[in-house]
Amino acid sequence: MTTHDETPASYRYTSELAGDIERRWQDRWDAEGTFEAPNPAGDLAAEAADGRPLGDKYFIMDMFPYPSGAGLHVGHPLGYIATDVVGRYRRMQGDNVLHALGYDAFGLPAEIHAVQTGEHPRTNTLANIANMRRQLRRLGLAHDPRRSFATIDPDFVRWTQWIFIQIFESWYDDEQQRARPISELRAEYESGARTAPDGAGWADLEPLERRLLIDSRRLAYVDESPVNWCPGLGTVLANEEVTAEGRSERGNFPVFTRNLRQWKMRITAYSDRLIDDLERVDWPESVKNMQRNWIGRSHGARVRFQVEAASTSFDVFTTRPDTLFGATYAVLAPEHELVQALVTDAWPAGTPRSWTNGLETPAEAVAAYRAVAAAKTDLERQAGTDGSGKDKTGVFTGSYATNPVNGVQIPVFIADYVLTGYGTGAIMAVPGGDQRDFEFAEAYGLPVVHTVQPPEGHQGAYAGEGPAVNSAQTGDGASLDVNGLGVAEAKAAVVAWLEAHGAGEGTTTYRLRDWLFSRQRYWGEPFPIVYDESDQPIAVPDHLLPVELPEVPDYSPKTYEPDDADSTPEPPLARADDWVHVTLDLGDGPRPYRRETNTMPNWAGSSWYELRYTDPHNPDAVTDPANERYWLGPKTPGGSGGVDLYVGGVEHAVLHLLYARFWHKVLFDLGHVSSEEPFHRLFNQGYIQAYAFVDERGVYVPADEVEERDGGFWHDGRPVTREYGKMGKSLKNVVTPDEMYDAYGADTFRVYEMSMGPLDVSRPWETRAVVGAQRFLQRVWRLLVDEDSGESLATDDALDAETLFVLNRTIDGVRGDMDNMRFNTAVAKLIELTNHLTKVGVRA
RNA sequence: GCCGAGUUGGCGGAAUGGUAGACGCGACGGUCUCAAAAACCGUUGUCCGAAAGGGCGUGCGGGUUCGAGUCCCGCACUCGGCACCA
Repeated sequence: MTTHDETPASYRYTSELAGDIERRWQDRWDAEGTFEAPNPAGDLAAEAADGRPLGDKYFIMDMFPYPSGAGLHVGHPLGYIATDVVGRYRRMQGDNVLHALGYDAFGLPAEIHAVQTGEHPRTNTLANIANMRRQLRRLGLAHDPRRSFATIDPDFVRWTQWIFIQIFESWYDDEQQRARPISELRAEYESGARTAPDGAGWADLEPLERRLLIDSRRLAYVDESPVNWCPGLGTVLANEEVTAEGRSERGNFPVFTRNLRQWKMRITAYSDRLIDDLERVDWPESVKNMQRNWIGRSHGARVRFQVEAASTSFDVFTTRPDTLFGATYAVLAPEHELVQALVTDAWPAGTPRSWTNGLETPAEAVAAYRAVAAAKTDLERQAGTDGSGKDKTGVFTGSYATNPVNGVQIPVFIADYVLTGYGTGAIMAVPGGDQRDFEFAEAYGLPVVHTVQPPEGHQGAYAGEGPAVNSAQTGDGASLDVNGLGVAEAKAAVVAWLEAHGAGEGTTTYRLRDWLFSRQRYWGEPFPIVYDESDQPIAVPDHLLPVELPEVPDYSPKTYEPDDADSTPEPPLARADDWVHVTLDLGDGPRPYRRETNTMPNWAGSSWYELRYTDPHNPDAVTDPANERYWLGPKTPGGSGGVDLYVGGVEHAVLHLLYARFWHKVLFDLGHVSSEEPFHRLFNQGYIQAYAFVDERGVYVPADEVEERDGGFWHDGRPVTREYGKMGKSLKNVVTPDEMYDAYGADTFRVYEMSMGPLDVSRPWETRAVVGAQRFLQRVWRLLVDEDSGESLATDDALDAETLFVLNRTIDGVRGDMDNMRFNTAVAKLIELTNHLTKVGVRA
């Protein structure tokens, strides 16, 4: 024990004494490797200390942090403390616990810092990691330090790139519902077992055509199609990174839809499995719902509408094929590829004035409408959208299509309330059953036919349940009559009829789009891709990995005025000429190649890092299969497998968690992992928030200088108003763990955070309440240690019956609380036990 | 509009359908001290009452039950997600 003043009570449990105790143990844990978890195979392989086999495993993960320069505030460690408590508890129960913490270290803040200072982002990032390690070490977490890594480590980047190549070199087999190596697809084409979509045989194709055919099937592919272009950030963004308002999640800049050549990942191939396998994991229902919602599966039918005059047809998607008899017009998205073909030379006789927008010909009217629609940003196109209310606009194409069930000629419009990216980009409009169609029909004088009997007195569109009406064919050869059937039966009957008559089929569509995977940034993983003279992508061979970032004079992409929609992406790597142009021997002699100059998005490293914890130094593989099976494999036959407990914030519900599941499933399909899901149990922690205070001028004042009296809040003698929100420098309300270590010690801080309330609920930080946790630990200390002499007071005396009862009740209660992550009530029960012991006295 | 979560003292929060408010903060009273702080002990849902004691109490309105914070129906409000998604 460190020396203390020989004053009375010199062994009181103060912050200084707590700090001495904590540091001494932290040093010992490091020296003895107390929390190192042995692996079944590889460099971390070892038998348990006493020679027994490894035993049951328990793999715990936190959502790893971005190493911010601002360091930690007291909100950050909340989840880390909780997982640490679980890990220590499981370890005491005899489990082999894997718990470590890495760093998600690529990212925009380091790049911005580099642009401002000229310092390489790696330098700054590594310094930030060192600082966070220091802050977290003082917290006393029971981690295996050998398993920590950062996503920017060349060794980690190597495997991120290797996984990218695995995805690039595979395709999705719809029949088998799994990814397979691209070599097997090539073999199927070569053998004739499979032909190109246009029916061409492999032998008929030129070499370049063969490559294009293969490339079009890859799970990672280059595609020119509409993407989210953000001039303010100078980069493109994934759909998941764009807010509902059509702005960038980071920076809140406007986002424009532009056709650009970009890398994508075919996550849509996994839509069904990503939804269905949610049944197999132990996640909060709210997060499962968010993922289901994001993937947006809806069952319905594809229905073909013939346009005889133009000798063509278009498909619509509908979730309500039962209402087909009520389809009184059709609408294509303004961008639909068939629009030009449907535009007639002149308005048909009797075309209402309101359908033409006052223009002389359909061509003029359609061109004008499309021009207006194209000029709108996503934001403007959705403006005023609150579920209803926006006036529907559109224009007639001049063409009529045939309703396949009743032969009625219905007018075909274009209108921007039909979206090009969803379904087939075309709808059959049923004003009797759809509010949007009803509004459009009202505006353009189109007929409304109800096909479901609405309740008495119902006005407008009716989308509810009820018997079908007005839904029978008439005349010779009538073969479809669903009148009287309920919605579900009518749907089935109409779909069956469509399929029998070649006019459509049951189908499913999804809201999910393929994952836009390239970014025009410096501080990310380079793609392990080069282009040859024909400009087609080729994977860099494994032995040349990792492809490392070049030194560049300027770390930022070219950014533009946020509203400059016509600007073009320009990544910083494109300026590194010596790096871009390389000569490689890829098996056919040295040839010139051009490197891909985009980098991967931030989500790449976090999409697979759970695997690396299991075998962090493996030079030959992402992880040894034996280690993966032990730590992540299914615990029961048919189980999903995955991390036993994953704790983090709910903000990653559809970003990180969806991407990580997708990559894990690809690796499963390709035989690299035995688990189908990366994270078996997910727990969302709440946030620690904080009060902030503004004076009359609207300026934030330091929160720790505000006093509360007379029912108000005062700073420097002047009234201030209280706000509630995040902890941050700008709000002058940051409290750091370091302050808590100094004032109370890490254990008091940990007890306080665990006792504040349920882990999954957000709540305000209150520094003045921390003292309660310290008083509790002081009481425990005083029960066991003489504050004057430092002598132990622990005895072997038998407990009285009441104490034994309280003790057993506590053990039982705390055990239940641990299993349910109810740390606040566990602490309360321990305080009750302590209070009981204080009252009866255990001193000899 | 749709989906999900929630609403309990001054505050954070406890309560397998069975004594509402565990535990903690704060507040009030006391011990110690020249004094203060810290620490320790006690009181603390609210109203009436000197007290004993009693009335009222878990967002609002109904219901089930011997018994409802908890279960059911309806409503209001708060937070989160999605949204011209056919």
